[in-house]
Amino acid sequence: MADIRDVAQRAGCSIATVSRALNSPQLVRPETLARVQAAAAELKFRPNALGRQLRGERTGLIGVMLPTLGNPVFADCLEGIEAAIDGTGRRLLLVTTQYDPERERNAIETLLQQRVDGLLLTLADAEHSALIDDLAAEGVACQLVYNDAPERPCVSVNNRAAAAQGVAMLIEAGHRDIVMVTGALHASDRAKRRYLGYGDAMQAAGLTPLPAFEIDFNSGARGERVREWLAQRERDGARPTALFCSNDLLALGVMRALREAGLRVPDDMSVLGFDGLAVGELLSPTLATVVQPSVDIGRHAAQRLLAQIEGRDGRTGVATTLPDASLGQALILPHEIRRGGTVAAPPGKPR
Amino acid sequence: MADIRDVAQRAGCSIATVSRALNSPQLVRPETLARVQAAAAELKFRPNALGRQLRGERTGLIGVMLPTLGNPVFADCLEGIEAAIDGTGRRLLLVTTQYDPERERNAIETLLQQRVDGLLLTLADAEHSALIDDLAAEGVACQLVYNDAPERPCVSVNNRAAAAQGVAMLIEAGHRDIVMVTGALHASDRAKRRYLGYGDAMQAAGLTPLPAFEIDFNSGARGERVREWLAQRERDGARPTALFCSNDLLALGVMRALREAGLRVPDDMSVLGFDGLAVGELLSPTLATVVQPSVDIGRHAAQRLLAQIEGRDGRTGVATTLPDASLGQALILPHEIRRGGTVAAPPGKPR
DNA sequence: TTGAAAGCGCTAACAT
DNA sequence: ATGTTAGCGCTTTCAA
Repeated sequence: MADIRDVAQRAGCSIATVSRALNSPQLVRPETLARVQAAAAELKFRPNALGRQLRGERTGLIGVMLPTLGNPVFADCLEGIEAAIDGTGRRLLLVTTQYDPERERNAIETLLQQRVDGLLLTLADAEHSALIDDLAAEGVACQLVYNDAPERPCVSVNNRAAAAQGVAMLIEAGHRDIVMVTGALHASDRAKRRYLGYGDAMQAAGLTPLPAFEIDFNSGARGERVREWLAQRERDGARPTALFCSNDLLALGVMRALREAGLRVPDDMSVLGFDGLAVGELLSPTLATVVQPSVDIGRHAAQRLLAQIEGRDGRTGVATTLPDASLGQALILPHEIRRGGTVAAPPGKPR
Repeated sequence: MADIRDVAQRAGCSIATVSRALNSPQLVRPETLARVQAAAAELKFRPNALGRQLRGERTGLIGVMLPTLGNPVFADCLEGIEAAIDGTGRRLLLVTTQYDPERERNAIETLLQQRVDGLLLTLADAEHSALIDDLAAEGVACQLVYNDAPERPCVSVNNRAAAAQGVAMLIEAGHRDIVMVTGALHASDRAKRRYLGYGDAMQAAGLTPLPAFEIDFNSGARGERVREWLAQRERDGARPTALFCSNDLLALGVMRALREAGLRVPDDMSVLGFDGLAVGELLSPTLATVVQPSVDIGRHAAQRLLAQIEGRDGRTGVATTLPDASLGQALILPHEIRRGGTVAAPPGKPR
């Protein structure tokens, strides 16, 4: 593989001139420039980014860490990130963590060793994580994505208010026995906030919030769990009339389990999701859900990160222009309630 | 940020010893090792991967180029890739191209400049692309993903046979008027092969293949297009009874358009997809589709790439162990037909 | 406008 | 077991 020296020799100039020709063509005489370009082309010269990055003060690399791409909500977000960095000459280093805190630590460390200019992270639980404080202390440019941590640099929706609004819609449809279904509650700051929002809405309507029904997210036998739970509730004579699922993927799985258990949605049971996956609109009945603007969340997070990076010295990480204080705080994007066919009046109480 | 020299000084040894302590601990006296580790910890030393990569013969970076993550089929594949490299200490550099051939060129060049050890690519059209030959000529380790190019290093299903089998199922259900719906046919080698398979199945049954109905993939107004087309067909008295969609995402969009046009699936029209997206099983009716093992495609492609990389000298790219010839050829994974509620007997001809 | 030279942080001979 | 040293390929003063 030809290096800059080979090009210099062939063009009859020094390596400094080649470097200039490539990076600041206006600094070099047109004639020389042409010779360098010709030489580079003939030798199929491909600049080694590692050399440049080692020498320079920035790598142009952005580290992205997400729990999984199996949930389209994260894939969508990543599309937004891609869109935001498109044309900036930056590249993405991607890692997924499967919601595993240890993998989170390792992944971040790896990304930092590669000298990424900044980090875009979705943590399983940003509240119980010292990671972010460490990063801030080290002066690493970083934005949280989806995590809903008011005092931190993050981009999200107001999960609590959004959930409350969704549940209020269920109540308005006539439901009083509403249960929230979620993955492990302790493992996700978003799920926790959504549960708080559920509680808010129930109490505002004078109803008693019920314990959440937690399902292991990684278990293959989710359908089985749901059916057991339903049977149990049935025996207790306490079957709810509506389920609020902490995310759309879960809602889809739950709906399938309901179907397998012989329950119809929405006739026997209403279902509300959270996320706003595009696929929800293609179902029939369409999935009622709390929509978060996933692509925009990704896009904004990336834009904020870029602003953060560009507002500081690349080598030292020290702010060079006065930092936009808002970049260190949460950016809350608007959510939306999508009404859908999976929510109707409870059985026996048509409105 | 502390560098290896700082650690050496603090540990009272040379930088070479520090390097050894980090990379080959067994070469260094336990006592020294401890001193180095202590020094590294105290200084919060974070090895600079760029230095190592510049010096070494491999970067541990894998370049991944996919058309989009908006289609879960690629997100799934990426999960498989992640799974395969997990634990190998390698990282992914990810780029999406939106099926744009120019972006494909640029992306590959960028990845190569970063000195990735190998490339995992899904090209819009691998047949009309000289890129792969160029890469092969340069000795770049590379595997195509999903592209179905018999003579090339790729991992895919037999798109033609798979499509034929799917269409045969439609025919078996009693359909004779079957149209294939697809994105721009010329832009995708997969769509082309699936169309060939469609033709095979039609002819095998003594039916005349019809021209494909091509819809612009990037258009927001797909539903509109579908309705227009249906109306036109209606006027001509040539409305098909079944649609074979070249991928599941398209099938979902088409089904929505059908619903909006007042047609019921499968009563008025049967629909068959291709991909086997998990979400298809959650719909009701469930989506009948030709399933490709997306995660496995990603996983196998990554494994083959790693084998390719490890079987050659990192610096020169020259084979050092005798290269497994099969890595240069297509690996065809088995597909599967998933029967689903979207396919039934044509109207008026119940079986 | 161009060149010489000093590194960026690390690894791997080679020497001790 | 450890140290010395020569780069990996590039950018960027500083001088000419």
